[in-house]
Amino acid sequence: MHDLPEGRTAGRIVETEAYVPGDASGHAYRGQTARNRSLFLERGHAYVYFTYGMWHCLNVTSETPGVGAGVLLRAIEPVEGIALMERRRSTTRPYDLGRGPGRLVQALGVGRADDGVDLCGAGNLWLAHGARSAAEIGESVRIGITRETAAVLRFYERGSPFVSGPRHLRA
DNA sequence: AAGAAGATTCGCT
DNA sequence: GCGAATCTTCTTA
Repeated sequence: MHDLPEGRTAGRIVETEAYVPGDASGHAYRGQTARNRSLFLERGHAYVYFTYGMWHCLNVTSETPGVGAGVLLRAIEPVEGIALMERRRSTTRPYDLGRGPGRLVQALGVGRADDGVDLCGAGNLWLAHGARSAAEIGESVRIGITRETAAVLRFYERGSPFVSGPRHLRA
């Protein structure tokens, strides 16, 4: 969830990808830099990075300090503040609001200002416990990477229209 | 010091 | 389907 003066936005996470230690496709693979330093924080912190000159992506760190690993949030199902998300994303189609890592971040209004914050603490941006999905959790290879493509490290809610990727990766 | 590729998305053809 | 937008880091000269 994300609280801002303009309102609260919240979504249910329906798709993630893991980037584990020693993963050649991970940003932490070549060591710590100014850009990825927050990826090396204690688990539960936000790592926000800018990619392709256009979009931000949001990760949650998943290891002890200094390791450098995390989980990329790839898609959310909008739950609260939908009107605000529609304004930020310039679309009213529900499945276009949070389907994709760049879209999700824009819908929630997350930016580089949120890089490194504690998602389990008392900030504007945090992870909340919600109702557990009744749907099955699917597994697949990760999307959009060119190294370590065989690793099955993507997890998603089966059959959800809010999950990104081609149809056979949503079933 | 300069060029290329990357955990992406959008608009036009 | 292809190219644009344009940041960070790695590779090569």
